[in-house]
Amino acid sequence: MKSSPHRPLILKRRKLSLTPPDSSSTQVRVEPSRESPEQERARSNECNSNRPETVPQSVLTGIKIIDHPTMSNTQVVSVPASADIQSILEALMTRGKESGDNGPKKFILIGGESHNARTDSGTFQTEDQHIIATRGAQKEHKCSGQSSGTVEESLSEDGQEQDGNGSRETTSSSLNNSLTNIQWLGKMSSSELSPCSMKKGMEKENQTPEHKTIKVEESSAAPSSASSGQESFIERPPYSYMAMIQFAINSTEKNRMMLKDIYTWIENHFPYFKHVAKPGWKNSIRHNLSLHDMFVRETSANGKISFWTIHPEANRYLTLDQVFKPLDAGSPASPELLESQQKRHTVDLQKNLGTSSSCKIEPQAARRKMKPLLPRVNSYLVPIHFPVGQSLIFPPSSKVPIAHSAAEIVKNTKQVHIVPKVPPSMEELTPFSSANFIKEEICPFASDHPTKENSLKPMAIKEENDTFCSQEWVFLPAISVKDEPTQPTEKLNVCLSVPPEEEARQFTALKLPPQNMLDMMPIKRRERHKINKSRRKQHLSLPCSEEPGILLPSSGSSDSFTHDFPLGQGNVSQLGCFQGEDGSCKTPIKEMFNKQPASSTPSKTPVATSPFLALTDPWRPGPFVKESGDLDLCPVRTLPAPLLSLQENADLLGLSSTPSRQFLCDSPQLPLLNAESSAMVSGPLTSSPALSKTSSPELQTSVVSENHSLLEGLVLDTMNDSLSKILLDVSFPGLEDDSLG
Amino acid sequence: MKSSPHRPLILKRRKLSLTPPDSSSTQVRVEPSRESPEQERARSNECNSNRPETVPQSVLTGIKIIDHPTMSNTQVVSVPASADIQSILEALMTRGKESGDNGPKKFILIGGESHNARTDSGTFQTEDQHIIATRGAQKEHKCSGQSSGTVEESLSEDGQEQDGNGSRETTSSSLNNSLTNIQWLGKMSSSELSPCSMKKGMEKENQTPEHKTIKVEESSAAPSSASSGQESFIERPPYSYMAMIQFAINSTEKNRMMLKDIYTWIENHFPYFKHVAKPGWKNSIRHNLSLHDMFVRETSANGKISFWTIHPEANRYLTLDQVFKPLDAGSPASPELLESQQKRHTVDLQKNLGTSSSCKIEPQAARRKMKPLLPRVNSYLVPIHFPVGQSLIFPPSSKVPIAHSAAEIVKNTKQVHIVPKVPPSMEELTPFSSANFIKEEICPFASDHPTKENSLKPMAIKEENDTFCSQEWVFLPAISVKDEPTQPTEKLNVCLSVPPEEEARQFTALKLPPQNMLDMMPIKRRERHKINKSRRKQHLSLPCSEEPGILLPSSGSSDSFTHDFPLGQGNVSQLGCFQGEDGSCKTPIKEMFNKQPASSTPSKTPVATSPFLALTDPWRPGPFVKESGDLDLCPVRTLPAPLLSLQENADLLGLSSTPSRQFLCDSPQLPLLNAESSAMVSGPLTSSPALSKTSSPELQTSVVSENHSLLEGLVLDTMNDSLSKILLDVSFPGLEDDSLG
DNA sequence: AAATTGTTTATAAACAGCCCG
DNA sequence: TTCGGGCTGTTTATAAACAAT
Repeated sequence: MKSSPHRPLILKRRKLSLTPPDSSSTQVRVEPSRESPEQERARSNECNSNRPETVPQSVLTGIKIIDHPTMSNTQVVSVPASADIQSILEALMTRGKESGDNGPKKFILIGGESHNARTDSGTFQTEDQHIIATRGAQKEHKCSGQSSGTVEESLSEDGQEQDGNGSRETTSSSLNNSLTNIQWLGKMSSSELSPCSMKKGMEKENQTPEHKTIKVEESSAAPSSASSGQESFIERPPYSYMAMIQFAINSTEKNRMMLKDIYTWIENHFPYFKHVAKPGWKNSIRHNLSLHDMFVRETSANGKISFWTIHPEANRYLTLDQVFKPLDAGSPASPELLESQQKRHTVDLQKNLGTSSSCKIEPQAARRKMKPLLPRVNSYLVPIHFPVGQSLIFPPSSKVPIAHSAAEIVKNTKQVHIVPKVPPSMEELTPFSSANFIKEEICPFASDHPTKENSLKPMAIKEENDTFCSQEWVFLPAISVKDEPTQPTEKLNVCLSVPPEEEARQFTALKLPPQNMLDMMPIKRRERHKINKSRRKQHLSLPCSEEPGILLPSSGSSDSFTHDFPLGQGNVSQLGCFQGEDGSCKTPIKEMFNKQPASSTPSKTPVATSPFLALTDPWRPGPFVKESGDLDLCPVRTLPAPLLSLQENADLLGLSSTPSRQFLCDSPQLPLLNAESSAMVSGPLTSSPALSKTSSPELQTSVVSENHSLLEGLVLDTMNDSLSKILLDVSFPGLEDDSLG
Repeated sequence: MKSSPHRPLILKRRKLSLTPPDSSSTQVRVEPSRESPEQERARSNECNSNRPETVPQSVLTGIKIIDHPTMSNTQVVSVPASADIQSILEALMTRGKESGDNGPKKFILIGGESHNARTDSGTFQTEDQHIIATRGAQKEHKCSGQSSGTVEESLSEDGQEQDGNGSRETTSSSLNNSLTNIQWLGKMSSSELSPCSMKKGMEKENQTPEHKTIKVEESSAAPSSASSGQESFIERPPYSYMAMIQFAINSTEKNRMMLKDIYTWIENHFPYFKHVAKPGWKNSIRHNLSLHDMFVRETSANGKISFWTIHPEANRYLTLDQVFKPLDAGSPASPELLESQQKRHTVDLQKNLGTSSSCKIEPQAARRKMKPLLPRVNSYLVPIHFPVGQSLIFPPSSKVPIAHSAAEIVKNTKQVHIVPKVPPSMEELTPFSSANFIKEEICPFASDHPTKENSLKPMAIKEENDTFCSQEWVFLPAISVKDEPTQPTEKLNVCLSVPPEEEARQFTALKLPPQNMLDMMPIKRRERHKINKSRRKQHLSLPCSEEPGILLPSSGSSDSFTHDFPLGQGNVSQLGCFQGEDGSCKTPIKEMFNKQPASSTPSKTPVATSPFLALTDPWRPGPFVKESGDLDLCPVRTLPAPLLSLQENADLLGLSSTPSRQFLCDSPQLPLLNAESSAMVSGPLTSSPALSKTSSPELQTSVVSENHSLLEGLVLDTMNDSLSKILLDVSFPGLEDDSLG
């Protein structure tokens, strides 16, 4: 049963039960009746990693029963609101007969979840109830000493969303504590003989609550009617921790959240974590917060409270509702269906071009079902809409941190503000090109829909890379930079306006190996065919040739200088590492390591001021192209308060429209670049002179204001860390112009 | 038995048996005689995570017997060369009596390892032999069908070091394949009933080779005399994967290595991985290579071969022999002892100041025992010595990639070239200050020495932070920048020359939150006391104050501009994230997120050219201070071939000696900086004019040449990823001056 | 003293891409 | 030649140790 090398993109590693419920395997383990707790736990652990993914049983009544992922003899029962007690009992008894005497002894009943998809803020009202019931006595079950059954009935309505009230952050912790109590119910478990000389009391967070005494009456409590959530929410959501954290943080007004509130938000929106998941999931949340650079910890002024935020330049403002399917897509989404939907949406979105306010309406109108899309798709391209007519300048009176101002503004306007990743295939770089909207690539694998794996053959996957999956989202004209398909190597492929037929170029962030770059001149163009199809970034340095003779002494740039000014001279524009097509991009740092010394670039205005910015901040949102460089003449911005969106716009504009041409195409003079590489230099890039003033802040201000009116599709992949690894090289237009002029 | 929150720094998470052998626990598990393979494996897994660390039994004869970490009923016997068969058999039988009938059935005998610590290149000749013996028949052991015993005797002498022959990289793979065969011996295991419906054949790399049929005769083979390696090499080495990979890569001439060779190198130098570790360790190696930004993959010119390299600016050139204790440190090093040693070495090193060639001699003279130091100490400060009198200019004829040229040069000179981390407490920033040498902080916990845990009380640990542990290494005057203790917040603490009494400052890389930085003006200086003692980086953004009123419109710098020139204007010198004192620093990207806009810095010459470099490359080696800015007048460098060391030197010089003064102290004008922050601006920093030319390569060259004669201690922490997270802000001297002038 | 929060390492696993037999 | 398997590389998940508060 070895997995084919070309299996569809799934989350097998998380033991997700993403396979459609068509599977006939009832998944009732034939466990030996006599089993010691130790063995049980050991087996449980092993099952976690070895047994085929637990397949949910879709009963006709809508009742779903799945094995608890960690607790043996336990099943989790999802009861839709429409089900009555009779049907529930029948389902349970049917299952009991199936499993026989060795069947599960405990059931966790979870009522339907209501998601009154209210606004675009991406918050759902979770009102699930849960009942934990134990069937019969714990016959011959060793660790069953404490049958102090109590109906665990913590309704989640007390868990108000922090979405609308960012100021409540500090107080919400106490508020939501009750929601997490279930996680710790099992603490009073009797001490049992640990299998292998446990050294400690093992009350650790990660310990599987094997003895969680959440056993209650025999399914006595009827599922309190929630709302019409017939989706399976007892299954693990198909989102990575990183995605869920983003959902949580972006659901707040200030785009910041305390750890405790992240826990609560996830528990409220994904009951799986409240009822089913091992408590170790919180450890994983913290791990993700620490591991991923996109999550930045901020501290309150008094230093007492720390919030987790998303680096604004990495934030695509993904919210939960934005990744749920619209209601019309009620049928299990096959790849083809999704594709067609995407196409339709593409057309729909077109009409919204240039309209800033109408955008938010559409997502709201599309009442979504609680059917999440699979994460970790090739590209989570969600277009971001910046209000076109609205000036991005905001009064400094805003109390919110500047870093989040852009996001908040977008949120306030009720717009879908998911920053799109780089579009896989953009035909035109000019803004408002109708066909060029960035779509969120929807993964066709609904967790509980019988999308067959056969539809996910390698070819289909390849197809996905090229097609954009558009949702109900309203898109503004998103201008995105295309990765250069003509690049001989993964390096230096930093070009805009690539022929759309080229799909899935290997677009790794431009790599400038500090010193060894010079020894890779004979880059193999023959590799390109492979690179094109590669979804894997494979952050390669330039091929290291043994002959250093190509050290380019003619460039004349000293090592240190080139090292100091990798972009300033070379102006290598690392537009970003495109996760969507190439697959994984590591952190931009890694990419930056491979940067070529700027010495290779000959062009003018070595006062590389803005390009450094891109390198400085690897989170610079994905590549996007300004229209044609004419936006530089925008009204000067007067407010000194920096805004994220403004900056981004300015930077992005500078990247495409300004002298960044040399910057965009890194080191065309490098021996690596051959005829093919030169092709990428085409496109809208203009070598317009930049501002020569580098020191005066006034100039800086003016530069910023110039580009604010632009609305561009920010291309980023924040759904996984790869997207967070986007390194965008933006040349600041103003500076170069001045120097050139 | 809960672990105290202040336990010494150990690698418990790796189940390392680092506790001294004094422990009386023989660690013989009283296993039920009847145990199915499934249970056995499950138990084995559990033991891995739950049972107290396996304690090696130090027999008087030097024979060490430890439980195999993964295989039950198996023990690994380390036999020193001095032991004879008689003593070995006695030891084994003694153990057999201790454990009784349920004792281990299989033994893996590993002979002594000879480490003829030859040169400074950090390569040891591993000549271990290993014998896997099975004691008696596999009574009632289920998975024992295949007793096709064959003495596994792959001597490792065929595994030549690739150290000296970098050109053999492409061919070494076939050469060393035999060394890894043991990893796969168990493949022909009979199919057994897998406990939990294993979905696949489970021939995966990570599968525990439970049925490894490496059982042989009953300890028939005597340990072939290797050399005098009496250290325990059957225990897991106390190095993290990241460290071992660095050892491996740095052991080569070109500082690059193929994955396969990394495997082999580690197997040859750490027999644990060849004989004891589960095959999943290779997965971990790959994981580390991918995860850590410091490892950069390069591809050969033909694209066929890919090498893994260490980002030159993150490379401290750690080699295995450099982290082994000198022979004189044979006794278990208590913190106090180490401290005294360090002090002594400090004095010793002083006499070597200014001598470039003598440096390499000393490390070699210090013949080290195979007693590794614990990794993951607070700071792995290893001084780097750059030849003082030697010009760093090298002819372009070098065939090695430029990126590695510096490292190779250092290696060729036989110098200890471990880039030091930032010194925890540097009294003076002036070069050649005798007391300021950077020492490698040696972890007092020798793996097999009975260093008691009691000696590692929290206080002792705190002590370690302040004191440098110097080894036998020869140091050149390492000038390092001190983190600013006076910084009110973790942000902007980028200062040099800090009073030495200040220890363990929270020194996170300067954080410039792109936009939200402005809303944190009232940075709480009251937090500083906490920060000082914090070893935890806790990459905090500036505290988010609700009042944006402190947006500093007076600075006049526009957002975009500041964003583009975070360092250029603000010149916030992110000297580096000091792992040594602060503890963990995340990747510089994370730090960069929090960077403050350069607008805050008022000072001159906003033409931030070189400072961007620092931001561009987060790997810029740690902060170091040039003497007093007088080195700028060094002879101009003529060779265009860039050298890593040269660049680093130039950058570092620029940082400390040039106009980077403002750069070093990030944004003194920011409201955040109060009186305390101003204090940090003192020190040897000089705002000497730098080169004004920014564009012409000739100028660049000259700039580089100016600083090459400097020899500075590069401060980096590459021992763990934290060190790889160092973000050094270097302002390039030349550019600013021009604009200012 | 304990819980919370945060960082880091280790390990397993899924999966993609490539190479090679 | 294609297909399958192995190797390489990336990413996510999970557990754990540990630090700091």
